[in-house]
Amino acid sequence: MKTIIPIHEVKTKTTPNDSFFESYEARFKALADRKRLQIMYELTQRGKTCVCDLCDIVDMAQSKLSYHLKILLDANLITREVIGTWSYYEINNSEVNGLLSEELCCIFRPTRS
Amino acid sequence: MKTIIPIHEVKTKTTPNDSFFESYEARFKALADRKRLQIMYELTQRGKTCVCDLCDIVDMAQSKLSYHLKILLDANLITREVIGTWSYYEINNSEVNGLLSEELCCIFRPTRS
DNA sequence: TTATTAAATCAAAAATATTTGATCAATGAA
DNA sequence: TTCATTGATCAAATATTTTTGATTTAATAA
Repeated sequence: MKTIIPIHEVKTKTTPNDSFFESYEARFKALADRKRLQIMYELTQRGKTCVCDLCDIVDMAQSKLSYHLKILLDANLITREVIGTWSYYEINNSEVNGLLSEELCCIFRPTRS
Repeated sequence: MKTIIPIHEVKTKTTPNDSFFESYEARFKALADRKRLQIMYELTQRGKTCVCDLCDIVDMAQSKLSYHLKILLDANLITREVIGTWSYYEINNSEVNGLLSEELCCIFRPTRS
């Protein structure tokens, strides 16, 4: 699986090359799904949340939720913390704020900290 | 006693429904392609540009470019002006600024006007 | 008129992404 | 130990997107 370069390191000094656009493509692809946007929304509202709770909240089969969480995680839009058998996911504030407008604040991105 | 939610708070106090997420899905889908991001970048840099010029600039076959422009147009991220047989495309400033962060200014979104 | 150019659209093929159900690995409890 | 629970991963089936080359439409020039 491809590693996503953190958003603040990706900024261009010269004409962007293909890997520059590729890097943003990965982030926007992760956002380009209504189910993943709903996950982003719930994590924005609730803060750090356990997968088992999220399963009920977004009404999704476990393997399907896991698939979508992985896409958001690989895009660096959320982070994961494992405690015992539980996994907790949380919005990656700096990444999301660096990508989305202030108008989207409280919907998909948290308030600026 | 029922509490009336002030209109400017309705957006965040009400749980978004599927069509809300669907609407953002469409925008992010349009951005979720490196070729379309390159088109956005070039339009941001150059301003209103003719399809025939864009074809050379992004080095893309005409029908392919037309396909990608339609996706951006349908997502309301760019606008079109037809003059004779030429089509000129331009960034839709307000839409893009309402969606993307200020950090992306000058890359995919124009400076705030 | 005919020829040329710009650009949208179409249909088929190819490439990607998503869903589904099953399985697996790890943790903790009985 | 055995059992139950959490959640990641796998492979196959579906579904969706993208690419390609051909065709079409419209405008203009010869």
